[in-house]
Amino acid sequence: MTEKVRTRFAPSPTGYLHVGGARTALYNFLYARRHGGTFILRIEDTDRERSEDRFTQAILDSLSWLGINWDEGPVFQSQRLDRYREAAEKLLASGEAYCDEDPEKGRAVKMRMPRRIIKVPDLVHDEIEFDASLNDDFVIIKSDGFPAYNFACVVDDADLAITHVIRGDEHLSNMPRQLVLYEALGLPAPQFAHIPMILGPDGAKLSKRHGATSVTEYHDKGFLPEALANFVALLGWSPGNDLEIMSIEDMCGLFDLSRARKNASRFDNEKLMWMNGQYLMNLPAERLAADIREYLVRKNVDLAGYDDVWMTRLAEAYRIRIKTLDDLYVAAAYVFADEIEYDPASMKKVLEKEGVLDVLSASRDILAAQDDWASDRLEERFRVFCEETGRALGKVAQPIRVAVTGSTASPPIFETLALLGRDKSLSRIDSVLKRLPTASSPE
RNA sequence: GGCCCCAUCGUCUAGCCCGGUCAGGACACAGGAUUUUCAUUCCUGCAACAGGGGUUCGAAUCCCCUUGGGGUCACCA
Repeated sequence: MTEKVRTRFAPSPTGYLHVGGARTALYNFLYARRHGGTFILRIEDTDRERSEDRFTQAILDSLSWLGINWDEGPVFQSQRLDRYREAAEKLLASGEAYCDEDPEKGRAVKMRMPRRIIKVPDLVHDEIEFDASLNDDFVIIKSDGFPAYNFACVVDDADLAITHVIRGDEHLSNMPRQLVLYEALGLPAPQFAHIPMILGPDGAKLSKRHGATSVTEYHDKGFLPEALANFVALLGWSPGNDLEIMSIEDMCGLFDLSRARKNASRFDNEKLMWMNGQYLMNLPAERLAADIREYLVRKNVDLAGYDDVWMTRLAEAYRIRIKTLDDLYVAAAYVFADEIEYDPASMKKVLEKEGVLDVLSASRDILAAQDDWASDRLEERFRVFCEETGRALGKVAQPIRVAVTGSTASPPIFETLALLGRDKSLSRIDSVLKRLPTASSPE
């Protein structure tokens, strides 16, 4: 018979959700979805010292943000103490576990490790052999009455009827202990799939010194959840063809543990950036506009006076030019600023040039005379101006661009002017005009 | 160090299980085209089977060894 698939993600609330944890959660989620199963969230809060409610909340938030939704739970281990005690009693009674008195730590319950070879079946590694006699007896109930990891994990996975445990390679060495517990408790063991770890760009275990490692940080830096989920999913798995951009829904239909790789992969920020850019380019305009608004508000940008229509235009103007929402925050800062900063190099390259004063003041007059500030009206007018004066559009656009944005790069100039609005555009050109004669006066 | 895992371009990977295509795609990088700037887009290029033994007519693919990388050795999970 084929039992109904049940998977779980079991983080401990001692920190934020790590990108590696996010991938583990995602794989468990995808595997359950793919097989019409159930995905369960369990919080392993048995370390009373380090567990914090705010981390539990942060992990829940990160999972939700990524679109990884759980069907059951969260189940808290701290609320199942009776169950662990009961299971421990059973092992104590059978003699497979015993009480261990430590003068300093107090009384704990330890499990006896048998002296034999233990074969560990694994969906990605096939079968691995461990010599259990190399392991010491291990604690199952700590002296504070809380269960130790391996014990709580086994009892819970059995109670929750988990069928597939998908977790990182770092847990491989726990397998002998866990298998011994399943056997002693008379519980059926689930199937295991140990997936390779995610390393930093330098091949060392991904850690804080590599920069951002938590989902929260990527959120803060303006990455989209779709892109991050898509990216981490591809670290250790691929659908087999050349498909790379996939929504979670797509992956739900494609994910397959038999296609999981065995070797560790490195976290390549460059590719994540590219992928985020791809999502930014293809997001529905309204959704992107909403995301941008949310991001800018989070950055304390005053958005009073900017409606959704305007925000959507901003989104359209910038989506192909940015890799993250933060890029937009930086690139479009001039829009919201009262006083803009002029990049010295841009000033020198464009404004402090022979004849620019004439072009700019002529442009200023044209703009001042324009009532219709729509970008294509502005463009029509300037095309005529260029035609009449025999100038290339670029020669006219660049001085204006630097004058109103402070730099040489921006969306198409007329769209930029339209976004900026008549007042800001004109006053910025005026102020540049005022300081220009001194700057470019003939020596 | 003991035990365990792993090994294709710089990176993510397809191909491996069921040996036989110029070892394919993507990121990055380098050229070029388009373009009012930036970017996008489109071409082109660069670049890998860790090494050594086997097995075989034939090995990236199967086996062994070496080397290299990683994980783990807690009353942390």
